[in-house]
Amino acid sequence: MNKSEATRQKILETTTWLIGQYGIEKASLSMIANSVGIQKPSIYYYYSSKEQLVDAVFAWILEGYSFEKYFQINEYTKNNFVEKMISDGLQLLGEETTDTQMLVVQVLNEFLLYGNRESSHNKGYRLKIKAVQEGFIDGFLRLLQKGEEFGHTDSKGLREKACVLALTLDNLSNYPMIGIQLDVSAVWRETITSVLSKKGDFK
Amino acid sequence: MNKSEATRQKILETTTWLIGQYGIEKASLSMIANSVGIQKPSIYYYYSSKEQLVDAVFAWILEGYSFEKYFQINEYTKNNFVEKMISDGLQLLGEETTDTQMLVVQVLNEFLLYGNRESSHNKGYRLKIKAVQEGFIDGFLRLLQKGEEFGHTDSKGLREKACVLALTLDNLSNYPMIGIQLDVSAVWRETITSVLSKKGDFK
Amino acid sequence: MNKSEATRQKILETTTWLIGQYGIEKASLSMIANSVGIQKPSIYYYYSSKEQLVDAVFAWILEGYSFEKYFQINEYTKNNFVEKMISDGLQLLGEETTDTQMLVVQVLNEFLLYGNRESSHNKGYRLKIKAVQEGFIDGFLRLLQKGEEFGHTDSKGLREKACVLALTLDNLSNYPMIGIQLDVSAVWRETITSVLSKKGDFK
Amino acid sequence: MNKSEATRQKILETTTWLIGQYGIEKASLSMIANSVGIQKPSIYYYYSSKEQLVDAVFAWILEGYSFEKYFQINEYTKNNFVEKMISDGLQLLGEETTDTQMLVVQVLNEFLLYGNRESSHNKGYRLKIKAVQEGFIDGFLRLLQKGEEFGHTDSKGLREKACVLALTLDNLSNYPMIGIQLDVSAVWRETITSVLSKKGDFK
DNA sequence: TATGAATGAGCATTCATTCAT
DNA sequence: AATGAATGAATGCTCATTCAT
Repeated sequence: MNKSEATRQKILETTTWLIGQYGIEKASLSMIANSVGIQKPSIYYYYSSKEQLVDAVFAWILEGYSFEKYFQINEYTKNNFVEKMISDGLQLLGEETTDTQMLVVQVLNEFLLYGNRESSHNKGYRLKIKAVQEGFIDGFLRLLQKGEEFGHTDSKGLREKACVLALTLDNLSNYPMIGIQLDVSAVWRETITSVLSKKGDFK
Repeated sequence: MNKSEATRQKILETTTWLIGQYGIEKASLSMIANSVGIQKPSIYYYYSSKEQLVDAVFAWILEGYSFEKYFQINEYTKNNFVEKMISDGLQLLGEETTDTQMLVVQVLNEFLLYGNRESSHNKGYRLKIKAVQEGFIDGFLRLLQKGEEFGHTDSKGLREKACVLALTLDNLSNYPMIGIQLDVSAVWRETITSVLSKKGDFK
Repeated sequence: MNKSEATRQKILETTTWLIGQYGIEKASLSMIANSVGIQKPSIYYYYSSKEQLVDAVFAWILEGYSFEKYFQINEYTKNNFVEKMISDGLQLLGEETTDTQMLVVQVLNEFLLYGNRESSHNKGYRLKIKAVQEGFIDGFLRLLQKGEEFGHTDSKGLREKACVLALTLDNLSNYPMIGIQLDVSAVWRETITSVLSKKGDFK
Repeated sequence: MNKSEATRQKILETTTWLIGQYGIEKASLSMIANSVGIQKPSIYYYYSSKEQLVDAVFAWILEGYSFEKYFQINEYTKNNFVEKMISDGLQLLGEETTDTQMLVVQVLNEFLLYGNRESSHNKGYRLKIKAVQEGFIDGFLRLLQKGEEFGHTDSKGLREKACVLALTLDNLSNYPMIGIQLDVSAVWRETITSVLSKKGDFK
């Protein structure tokens, strides 16, 4: 990476960090320039406006955050099914919540709220986050269908079950933000167990 | 309500609405005054600073948002247990998501993020939201313990089950914000059914 | 004094105190009303504007601050002359500097500077303070003329000597404001002694 | 001086002038910017806050205002002693009071009062002015000690005499502010003569 | 005699942005 | 590739003042 690209990347990372700390609107170009160690107008050499810089941060944060990255359906077998669902989820959630994870969660939520606001010119934020979430729901649905084939669950209410899984995963990554200490591993395991339970007769 | 109190209330409601639309920091006193139909300094007659006004909005939003308001444990019997859990939850979630509910959810999340930011002097926001969420977890735990007495679930992993319920309820009210259309009723029913399932053998 | 007059007086005294603490412009009507224990518009019942209130404070502070109040020329005799000059001056200066004296000095200086400013509509402040100071110079001149008759000093440079006395007295009361600790009594005594010295042959 | 430094200096001088005319608090950044011929935010490019700008004005005004600048003790001899004290003092006082001198005196007094106020966060103003004044007292003391060696005065009450000289010099530069026309030269000469007079037998 | 409610003008400060260099 | 200098627009806030009651 040449020097120019390195500066561009440093601006991106610093901005992400500052958005996590101060929010999108309060993370000012002065702050960013200061943290990066350059002068304010220099940012405009790399990003034509704050809006574009913020867009770049969003794209950077979202890139690679997908169901497929954590759950590889074709690796699931009858034998490893339950345990692999648990461990794949825990991989996403992390054994313990790291600062980086907290940052990503905080920033994603910043964008989610920002994208819902009137002032935001880029409603794309919400749509893209929606797409990612729907990706998780669809992914879990496909996974559960496979699980049904394996006999790990019955066929009723599969979509709802997929939703429960996606919602719980989402919320488990959000809870540290509130400061609530959960046994993430236990809750996720319990969720899987509950959801797969064949007695769950949904009408 | 006299005229003065009406103005105070109008400022409060307008601010809530504007925070939902533009965020806490971008909801400026000019905007608020303009929307209310008064001049900017008049706001200071009712609230001594923007911070205090924002605090009042927070208190107003949070007031009455508690487990006990929606789930009356002592009304649960062996016979109505499952259906009452479902219906009490649905009462909180609402048959269909109203604009007001959307507003409350958006604003609560604004406060959650705002309270996490460095610049915010009022970390109390996060703590109070945390308390409410913990109230739901504790409430569901007590409810599940009663459920166990009734034989509706077994005693293992009660706390984790309570967490799943609280998380799901929280996320179900958050999802509309992303724009995902869920069969809220079905998902909540499925969650209850899954969680209560006796086969859930948590180790 | 009836209640109304008492309130009027309390406003006056409070304003004087606050001007001493915060300056004329920063002593706001809010602060004054707050300190007095009334509401802001109530001040207008007693004083038609802030300017008029400030004028009243000025008049109140200046009233009774004159040469004649401290130096009664007709009581001076050949025998008591020097010692009476010293003691009369010390009476004005005070044995030790009291808070009230500090307040008066600070406030007078506030008015002196305020009166010199462009923004001040009332240039009268400076003129009235000037009159008082000239009163002291003239007073000392008459006193020194009497002293010459008594043979305590010679006739040369009497006006200049009067000026030195007036200036020194003024400055001795101002110095505490700077925080310089002086043996006020000794300096004043020395000034009198120096000034009266017959050997001072002024050309 | 390049253009940038010229602007910085122009801001400094304009602010000094406006403080002299309107006081520290009423000399607003709008006024300053307007007078300089720039826009308000541009001031922030040179001074990070109004407080810092005001500090800079204070430092600029005080710089070079010291006893040593006007009285070079080592140049005093037995023969030139009295006349040099007179002429050095007159050099400080100026033959006639110029507008610049008036401005400096007014501004210094603005700072003295400002530094005494509760609201002022920078009590340093008073301390620095105090240091300068004490510098004059100490300087005159050293000078008088030299004068005693030369036989121009006796050893009694030297410190009090030094105070009289410092006070008088200070007040002579302050008097024009009140508008009193004095024969500055004559008064200063008389003060020196009086103070040096050997007959001044201070007990 | 006093005040609750309101306001126009002004304040210091911050911001994203521009542009010549 | 980067920046020094500058700015229009907006922010939260304070002020003296008004006026109906």
